[in-house]
Amino acid sequence: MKKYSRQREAILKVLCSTDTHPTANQVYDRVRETIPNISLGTVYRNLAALSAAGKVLSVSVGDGYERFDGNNSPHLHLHCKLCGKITDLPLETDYFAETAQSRGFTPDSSVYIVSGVCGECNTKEKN
Amino acid sequence: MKKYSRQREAILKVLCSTDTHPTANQVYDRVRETIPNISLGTVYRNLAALSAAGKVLSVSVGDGYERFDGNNSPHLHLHCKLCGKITDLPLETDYFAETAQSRGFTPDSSVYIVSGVCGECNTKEKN
DNA sequence: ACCCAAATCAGTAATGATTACTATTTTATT
DNA sequence: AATAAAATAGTAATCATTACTGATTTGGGT
Repeated sequence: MKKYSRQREAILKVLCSTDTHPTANQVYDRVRETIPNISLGTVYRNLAALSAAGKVLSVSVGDGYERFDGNNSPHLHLHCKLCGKITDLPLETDYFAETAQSRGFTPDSSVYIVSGVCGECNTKEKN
Repeated sequence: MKKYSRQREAILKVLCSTDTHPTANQVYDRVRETIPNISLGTVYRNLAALSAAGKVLSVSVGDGYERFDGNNSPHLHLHCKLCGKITDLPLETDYFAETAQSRGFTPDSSVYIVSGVCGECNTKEKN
């Protein structure tokens, strides 16, 4: 993160303009619309850098892919095991991080996931 | 999970008798003390089955390994990015799951992770 | 107890997401 | 414009996890 690159900016832009928690490959596809010959390795490298810099969140719901999230205000992830969708639920404050801090821990990022069945899939199931 | 197997029971026992959030390979090593010729594939298959059955939690802190947790009362994971340790912080109630439920979502498991620097590493850093 | 079908297993091979490598290009500073 | 550090494209390698196969184990019915 010492020098500017339009590749990194494009990647960040993709993540900040969606709430779909894309995988590295999905980010790759989106960025290629702007920079057709960007390399997948570049996407991975920058996702790792952005994540380490705290500009982006890395979320794993256990489906074999790492997912990325440009939303940096505290929120809860609702992960539907049927349709795979991840929806965000904003939180007033990051209470858990505050609790951690009061215990001598220095927090720098939080990931909260509740897995189950979403409302939409719930109604479908009944039929 | 239709038939009993001592391999699965041994795997569950390992997970219920530790709070170190072991990887599949670490579980494999521990179980081999009891069942020396158990196969790594068997460990993976049963971890997936136990996780799907809700008897075990699957936790991913983004270090390239899936980790497993036999603790099934609600708790927060404090993940230290320096030493890699994951410590548990018990929660009175699973408030987020309850919130999700009140929004029409049917929760069945929750994973909460706060990443940062643990108290121990904090004091080491100062020196 | 024995039989049988379904479930599970051990062992090994295959998969595929992610990382590493290298020669080239870009960035920012002087 | 010259330079050095940083980043990139493209490709090869890694390795955690999954899939496959033939043998073994489990549990229900007789």
